[in-house]
Amino acid sequence: MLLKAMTNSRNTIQRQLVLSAVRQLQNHPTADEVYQEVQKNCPTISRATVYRNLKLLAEEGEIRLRNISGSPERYDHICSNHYHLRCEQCGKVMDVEMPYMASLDEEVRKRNKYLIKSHDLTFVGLCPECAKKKH
Amino acid sequence: MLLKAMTNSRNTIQRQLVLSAVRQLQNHPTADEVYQEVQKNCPTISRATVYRNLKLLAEEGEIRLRNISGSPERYDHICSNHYHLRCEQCGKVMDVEMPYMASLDEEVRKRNKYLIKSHDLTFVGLCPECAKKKH
DNA sequence: ATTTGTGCAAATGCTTTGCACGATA
DNA sequence: TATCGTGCAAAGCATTTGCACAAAT
Repeated sequence: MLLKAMTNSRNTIQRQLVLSAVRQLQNHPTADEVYQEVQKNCPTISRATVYRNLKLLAEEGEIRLRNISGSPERYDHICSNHYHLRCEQCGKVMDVEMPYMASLDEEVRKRNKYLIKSHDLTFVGLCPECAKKKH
Repeated sequence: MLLKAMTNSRNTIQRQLVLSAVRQLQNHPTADEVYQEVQKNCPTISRATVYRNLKLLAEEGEIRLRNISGSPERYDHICSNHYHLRCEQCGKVMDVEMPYMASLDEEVRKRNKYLIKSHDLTFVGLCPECAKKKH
């Protein structure tokens, strides 16, 4: 059985633009936010290309797909395990400075027959701006 | 300013059927799974009615909307804070027997200016069945 | 009788896909 | 030149909404 090549993907302008947009935006952008950003430099790019490249770059480990509960898919320029904070009003997502609790995965592994891979932890609340508006 | 009535909703057959479907299914059903179940007893019900009643029942506190990361919205007949386990292959969702860590919310409150309400924690892995198939 | 809920169909938001053409290796 | 990627438009899910009719209070 042959080893699959690490990457047989091509280095297109669109792919480079998508990658730098995610790195530049930093804000856990959604696919559409990436599209809006890339469009500034490349007005002819299509959404499909952005979606395809985001997925591909995530599979290659260049960026990371985040499943933030209650939000459309987001892409993170930081690939390590960490937690997030979502404003339930405006949808903004921030990083939480709290170490990843690998012990939780261990604990669940002991009690369940599932092969636990990791966990997603999202804090939900109101950001200062939205909290102010609500009052 | 007058107090809004606690409930001014009507007791329709459809609403009762939606509620009992969620209680009966137990499996954190999606809106569509609830629809399929209710349809057995009431073939004329529409998806829109199921969606509307699920949302309404969740607002009234009869059931709870769960934002399980990586899954469409699900409804839980258990309303208390607890954690979930999702199989990344088949999408099945289970409860995790682990006490809710309210202290995490406290910790994040200290460090951020967000008004933290709660957190969603979802473990991701493979269920025994899917793990077997993969090998 | 009034108000709220239902069913239908259309619309929306997010994401994927088929296909012919264009770019990359 | 062979293959892979792009752009476009259409399709696919999940969910919401407008509207006329029906049911509940």
